[in-house]
Amino acid sequence: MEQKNYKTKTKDLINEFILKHHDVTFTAAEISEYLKKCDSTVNVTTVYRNIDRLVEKGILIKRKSDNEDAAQFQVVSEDSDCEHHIHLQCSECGKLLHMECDFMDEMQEHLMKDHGFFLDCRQSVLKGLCENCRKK
Amino acid sequence: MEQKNYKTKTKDLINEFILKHHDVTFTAAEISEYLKKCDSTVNVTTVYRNIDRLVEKGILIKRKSDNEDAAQFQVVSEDSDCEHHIHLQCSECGKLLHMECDFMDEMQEHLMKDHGFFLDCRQSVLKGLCENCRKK
DNA sequence: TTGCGTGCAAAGGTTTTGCATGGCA
DNA sequence: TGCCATGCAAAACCTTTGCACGCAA
Repeated sequence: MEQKNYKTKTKDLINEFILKHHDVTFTAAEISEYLKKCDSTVNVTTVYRNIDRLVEKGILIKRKSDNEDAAQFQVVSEDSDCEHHIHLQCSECGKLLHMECDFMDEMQEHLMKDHGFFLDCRQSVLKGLCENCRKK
Repeated sequence: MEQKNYKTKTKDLINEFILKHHDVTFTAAEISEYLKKCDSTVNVTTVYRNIDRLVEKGILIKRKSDNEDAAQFQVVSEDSDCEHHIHLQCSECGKLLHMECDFMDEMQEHLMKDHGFFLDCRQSVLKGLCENCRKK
């Protein structure tokens, strides 16, 4: 029951944007701006609809951050297995770090054992300061 | 330069609400409903303004969750030292767990050492399923 | 030709702002 | 009386929806 997927200029440009922003989160408005820069006159509605599709396909993760109204989106790169580790995001520069290490397993085990809590990596982000921003 | 703080009926009722909801997150709309039940006719604007004050004072933390439009608020209880541990929130029932344990220190140390990441507990929440909701 | 993709306008929901009024101290 | 708190209306902002039209296959 797969839906057909037409190829359009807008989709191409959005994919282009995504490739360039794999290590930060971004908003629908930021995609819109990028499209404008590319001399595209796409309507915001279209941007949202494309984003929705990408979220459904599991290519993007949608999140809301505390102090901003707009939803933030993150690319889930296939090779880095983003569903099985949490992410660390710098609240200064927005950069995303993948917590891919043995400690991740320890952590999930601890949460389950000591807190009876089953961690959902897709939804979880730890906020703080990355190395660069801390030095400033 | 402290601002004077007048005592009003609305503030009392909101504090009452907060006391009753120290272990879950809630929205501005929920406070409004509560006030209505108490035969108060407070305007939504007032609710927002009171919440803002409480957030500024550090009594509440503001958060946004992914699938809801409205912001969620959480009480920071003074005795449980919420600034020094992260919180676990069940995405089913909204219940909050405080991660107050030795593992918390380990975690912060690991993040700093292996990822150069300085964790900000106020902004960080781990999402998942609590024991009760997992059993369903 | 089929039916997905898009534009446009309008609406929905949450939150903020400005201004005048009300009420605590 | 002085100043904070509130009500009301309007606006801002992000996002969704409906409908008609455009365009890929």
